[in-house]
Amino acid sequence: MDRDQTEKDDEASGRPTLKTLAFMTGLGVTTVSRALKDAPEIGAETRRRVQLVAKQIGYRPNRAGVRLRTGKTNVISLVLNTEREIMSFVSDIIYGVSEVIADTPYHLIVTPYSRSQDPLDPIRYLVETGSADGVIISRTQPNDPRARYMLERGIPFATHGRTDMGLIHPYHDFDNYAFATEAVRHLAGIGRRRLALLAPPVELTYHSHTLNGFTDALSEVGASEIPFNTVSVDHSIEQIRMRTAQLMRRDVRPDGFVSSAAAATLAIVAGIEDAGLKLGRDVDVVSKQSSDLLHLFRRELLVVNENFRLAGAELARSVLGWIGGATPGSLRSLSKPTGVLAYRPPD
Amino acid sequence: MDRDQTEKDDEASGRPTLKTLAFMTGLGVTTVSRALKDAPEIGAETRRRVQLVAKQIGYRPNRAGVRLRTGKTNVISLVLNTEREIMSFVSDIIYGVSEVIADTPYHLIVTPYSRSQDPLDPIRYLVETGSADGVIISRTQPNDPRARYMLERGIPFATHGRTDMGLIHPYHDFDNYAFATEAVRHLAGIGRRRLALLAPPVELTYHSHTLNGFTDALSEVGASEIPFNTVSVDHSIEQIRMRTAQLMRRDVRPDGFVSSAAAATLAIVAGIEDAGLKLGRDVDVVSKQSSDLLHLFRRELLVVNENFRLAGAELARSVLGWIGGATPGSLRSLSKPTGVLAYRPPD
DNA sequence: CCTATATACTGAAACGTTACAGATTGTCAC
DNA sequence: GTGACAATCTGTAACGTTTCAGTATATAGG
Repeated sequence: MDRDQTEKDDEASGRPTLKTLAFMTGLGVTTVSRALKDAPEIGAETRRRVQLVAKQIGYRPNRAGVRLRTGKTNVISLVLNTEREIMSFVSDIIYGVSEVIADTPYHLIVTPYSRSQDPLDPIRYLVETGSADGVIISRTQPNDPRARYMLERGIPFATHGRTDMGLIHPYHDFDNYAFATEAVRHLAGIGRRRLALLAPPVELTYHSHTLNGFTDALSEVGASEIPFNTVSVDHSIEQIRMRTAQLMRRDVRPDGFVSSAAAATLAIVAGIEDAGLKLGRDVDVVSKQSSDLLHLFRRELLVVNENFRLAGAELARSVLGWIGGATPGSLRSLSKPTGVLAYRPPD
Repeated sequence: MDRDQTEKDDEASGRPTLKTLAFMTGLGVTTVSRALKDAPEIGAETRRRVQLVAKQIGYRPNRAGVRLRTGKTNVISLVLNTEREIMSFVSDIIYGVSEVIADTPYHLIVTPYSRSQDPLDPIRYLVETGSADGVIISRTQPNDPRARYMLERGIPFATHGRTDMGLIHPYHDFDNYAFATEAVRHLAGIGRRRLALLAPPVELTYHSHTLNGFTDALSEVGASEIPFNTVSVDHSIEQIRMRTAQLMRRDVRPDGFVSSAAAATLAIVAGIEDAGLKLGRDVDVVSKQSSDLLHLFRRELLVVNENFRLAGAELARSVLGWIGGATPGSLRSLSKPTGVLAYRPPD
């Protein structure tokens, strides 16, 4: 009776469970469970036997069962702003994260939030509902309530970009200070003296990194700044284009630009040309880019590469590291810009 | 005694459960469960009372509990090729999907697969492990094993792009036939007679849609085709650029291009210019784009817009519709190109 | 007054997993 | 031969939910 019933139970459900394995091996469910996770109190042979059978029939632990029992979700959440995120950032960072979690049990869920919402909302949701074991956030601010909140709750996370609150947490950042200084030095090297910076939005930490690098290098090389802070890389293409054109029609206009984003650079160049000036002759532009396309746009553009896929991979590694018990302080990384491309004079 | 214990249980765990609600309302767990889902056999007042309390204390059903009991995951999976997917496609489609599932209990998980893998692998994984209630796939083929597989298993899905297997399933597609015909007509309208097509990869369904539109319109307007099928939009920028330059140096060279992707268009233009020819004078290019950037690249470019965010939203709606019991046949949509932008003659 | 029926509610069981607290052996010291 | 102990293994309960099979009460029909 008993056996018949058990058999039927196992046959009926398509997917093997611990019970199936227990039946097949003649062991108890508990033993099977522990054998699969290499618990020491299970005999070596039993362990091998269970693992063999499990592999043979393609056993995979039921995520809901594990999650209900242990609270472990095996989920990493990537939190994204649906309006302001850089396009290539989204795909590259996702692929970077994917690459790292590919041979782990982790799934990647994307948690979006929009302009209208408090950026803390999605984080609160994730933490309150226990929807993820780890979180990755971008658009990091010097005093970031999201980081503070997660630190308080003890949920592992990593930020793309640094904070400046005296709190330690994993991050990955691109060295925007180095980017800006190299950009300025390069422009000075080809004779540019009046430089404008299209900066990141003020509220984000890398705004000041970029700005500091820019102004430090400016005084180092003895060049001057033409203020261009009515727009940031967050503004629309049209806005940036218009403002650039306005700026370039002024008496004292820049002869060099440093741009923190590739799409914005397209707008800057358009604005320059709207004003009847020529890139490479009247003005030079150094831009960050994440895909290798800007040099097709105008060969005179000077580019510095930022690798978002790498960022995604690093962020994922950090979060997994923290979940795995590593100390947050050891999970910080900074990636250096790969140098300004050599200037090619116009034909 | 009993009460003390119950109270303690509820106090201890931070998050309210049905048990918490049951205790607070003085009802049974079953009643609470049913009251929350508006079951008819619960008294109207009780129902309101339970729902009020639930809202007040911020009750949210435990996903693992629901999933374990019912098998419902409340997850939609977006399956992406980590090498070949168009960059803007990834971010836009994610945002489109997000937009639709925002006020549902659904989460979006991204399931990646790489070049080396069988595209069926991630699908098998999802289905076998029951990881999602619905799936969205892209890079759809005329005879698509993934669609067939999911249809057999009865798991709701939607494809970006159509299949051609005589099987009915939800899809969203851009009308690439219309795109190609309009592109050709426009080029013919401005006097171009020898046209080349940079097509999608042959294995994907929209290759033939595009090609058919191209050739049909070609004979309609009496223009001729210059074969350009050694490359597709899947090839690298460098490859496309090189092939284009080769083509443009030949005696019989195209005076018009139709390009199925924006990034590829950059390469085509670069190739044209490598050959010493000028866009708008020697040759015109019509291109699809998904973000509004190509006109900044070269103002002579003729562009047609494909809205991936809309595609994401439509795909999500389709999958949710299918899950909700709608008939697959009713969940198909085709989006028309928004017209070729007016040609602006060079200054 | 009793029975049938509808209404409103409830406890127990189950989904698959892990943790806790044993239970069953065999080995060894004395 | 007995007790102690280690080595292996096992049953039960619990995580939060829904479903099944009820139970209790009120209402109506006869």
